[in-house]
Amino acid sequence: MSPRSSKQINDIRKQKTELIMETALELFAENGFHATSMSQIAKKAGISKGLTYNYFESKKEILDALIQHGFDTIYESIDINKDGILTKDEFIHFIKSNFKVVRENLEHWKLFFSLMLQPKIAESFTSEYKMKGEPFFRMMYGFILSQGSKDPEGDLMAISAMIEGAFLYYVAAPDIFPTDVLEEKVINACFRIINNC
Amino acid sequence: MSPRSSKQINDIRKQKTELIMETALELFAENGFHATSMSQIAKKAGISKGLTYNYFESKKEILDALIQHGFDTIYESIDINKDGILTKDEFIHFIKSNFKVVRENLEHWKLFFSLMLQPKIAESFTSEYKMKGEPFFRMMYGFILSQGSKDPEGDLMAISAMIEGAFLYYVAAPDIFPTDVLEEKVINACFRIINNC
Amino acid sequence: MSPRSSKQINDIRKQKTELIMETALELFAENGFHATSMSQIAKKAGISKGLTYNYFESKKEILDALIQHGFDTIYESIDINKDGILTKDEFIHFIKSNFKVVRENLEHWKLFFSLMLQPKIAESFTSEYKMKGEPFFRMMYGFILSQGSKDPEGDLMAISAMIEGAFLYYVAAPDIFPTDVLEEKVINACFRIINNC
Amino acid sequence: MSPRSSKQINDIRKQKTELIMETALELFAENGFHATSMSQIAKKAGISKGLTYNYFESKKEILDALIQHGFDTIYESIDINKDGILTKDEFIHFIKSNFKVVRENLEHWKLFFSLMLQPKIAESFTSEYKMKGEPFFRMMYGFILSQGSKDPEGDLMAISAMIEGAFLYYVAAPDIFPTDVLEEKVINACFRIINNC
DNA sequence: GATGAATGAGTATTCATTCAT
DNA sequence: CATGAATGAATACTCATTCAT
Repeated sequence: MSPRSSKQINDIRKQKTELIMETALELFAENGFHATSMSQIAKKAGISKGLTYNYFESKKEILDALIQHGFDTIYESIDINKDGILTKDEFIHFIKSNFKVVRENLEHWKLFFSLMLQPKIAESFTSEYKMKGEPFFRMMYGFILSQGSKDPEGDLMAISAMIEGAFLYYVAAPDIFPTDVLEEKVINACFRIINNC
Repeated sequence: MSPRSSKQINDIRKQKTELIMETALELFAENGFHATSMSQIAKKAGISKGLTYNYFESKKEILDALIQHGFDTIYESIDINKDGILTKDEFIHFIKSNFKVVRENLEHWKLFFSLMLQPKIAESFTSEYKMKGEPFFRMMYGFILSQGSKDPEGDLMAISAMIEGAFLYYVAAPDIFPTDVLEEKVINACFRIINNC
Repeated sequence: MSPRSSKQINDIRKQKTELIMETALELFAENGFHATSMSQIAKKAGISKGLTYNYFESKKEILDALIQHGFDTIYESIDINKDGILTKDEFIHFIKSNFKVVRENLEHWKLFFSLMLQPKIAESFTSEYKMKGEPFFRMMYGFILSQGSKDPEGDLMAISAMIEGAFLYYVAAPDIFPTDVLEEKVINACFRIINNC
Repeated sequence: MSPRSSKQINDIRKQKTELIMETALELFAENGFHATSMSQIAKKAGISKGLTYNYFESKKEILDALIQHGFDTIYESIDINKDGILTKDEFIHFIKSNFKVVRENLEHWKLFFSLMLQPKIAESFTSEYKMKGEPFFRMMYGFILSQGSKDPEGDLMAISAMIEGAFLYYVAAPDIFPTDVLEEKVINACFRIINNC
């Protein structure tokens, strides 16, 4: 009767896909993958149960899409300086942008931590997570080296743990330490770790 | 009257209770609370579904028992020096014993991290976790102060994050960094953070 | 938008709701609430177990719906003469219509008697039953009074017991006395009780 | 070790059997056969679950024993005047003793009414109930005849319904009419029904 | 594209019954 | 006689998924 142009259809598809993913992310992050039902997602998104399957083949596929989307927004939004060594200011900016990304994607991070703790949910997640994280380690390692660290591997471990731990505080216990102070202190501590004295 | 002696019965109950809890812990840690069914627990434990309810009133009660047991083994096995300030060696020992406890109770820690990420599963867990963790923060804070730190609050944050992050690596990604090296480097970094230079 | 018209859906829902209620009523009346399983209801209704929960949130809710429906069909189908005293013919008609209602709703009555005997099944039933029965007692009492009874309270008791007893025969032992004769004799006896001689 | 005499054993068996039956009767009457579990019975009786099966082969057998015991206490405690016609006083005494039996065995009656309404629970109950009730009908019929009733069958129906209805009030709604008054009025009404005027 | 009725396998839990002691 | 640990089938209920419209 009133044929929709293929652009209109594409718009609708894109918008609905995003709606479903956003809703699912909120619920997965809040309650976990298994404790979230397709009905809940549909209800919260204000659409019918059936429609969800028009966009995703299964609940698992929503999760997979979220994982991909998470990797995209999280890792690719950070400008990895691919070729060279960071200056001190660049390093600080790098760490800060990491914190910013986490702060702005708390639900994604929460989901990611859950998936790391329960690898069975999404078998491929862990390996991809490690792969995507590689450049970060490399970049930090390069910086640490450039700062004349006597134990670059060791410093990388300590700093990585500290940052990862800070992120965990962000998503799981944000009320223990004020997040902005925590960020500042962590960055500060990085240099004290590197500049062994 | 009773055909089995009361000791026999107590032994059986204790042994079965432990069997169920151990099995449940493995599965909860591996797959999560919601993804673990009572059938799985019973099957893996080699008992009937019905018997499980002879020992625990519900799946949730198994979890609660595991939480309590976890708190007991984890926190009470660490010798908290209640009255005084730690020496440097005592501090090292304290951190090491923490690492040891995590290493020896990986599944409990995995479960605990999961519960922190999805507080709805066990409403009371988060608050109890924070309460039980208080003395640790206090002890570390005391040590940091005693070492003449110029920013004890900040150092506490950085160190706490680093340790928490190291624990997270232990339970979620033990193959990224060798655990014993990680431990050593973290302890080492603590002092570099505190002894600002 | 919606592929099935809203009328179609309403029709389906109404029809299925009635199907489930009718089936449940038969089984509840025949075997009792607790002895009837949701599987039985679904099987006898020719639908899946799951569908039942698309229409009723629980087994108890089916019972509650049946109770309400029972009250509606039973009590509101009897024309209660609200304002005045009944003539003799009106009283006879009133009693007859009561018998008719019972005869035509045997299963509802059977269920109601069961619920009166086991009040725990539906806590609110007993009180509602008494409330709904009040006008009947009042109307009968008014008639008894108008007939010059010397002991209206006593007559009301005797007549009520007789009618209730007749209903019990109807639903629980319909083969002991032929129902139409029983009705006639009971009505007849009412007058002999009232017109003390 | 300490051999019990067979008399002692018999005493114990008798006493335990009665304990189980009494307990079961209370629960069956209160909550119904299906809503009562063997565990509940054992717990309330203060014995182990297993012991119950030492005395009864199944839950159903407890019910059967209760039915038999009920028939014994209820029907055989009433002295049925087998050979002759009752005088008026004897009839009054007969009805009164019936009421007394019901009043003193409310739980049995409650159970019996439930069984009449749900014959599937105990298939043989209904027929036995009718058989045992036969002499009562015959005796009442004889009395009604002897009083010169013009419609003895009809009077029997009305009176039977009234008495049955009174019993129903006793067990299911004892607070609607005061039981002793109800009894008196029912007996009174019997004569007004018989002595048609 | 969108709906929601429908399914069936799965989940936590209960319970009559058995049996070693 | 007595216990209570143990079983397995059954129960109420949930949920991912399908499909006619």
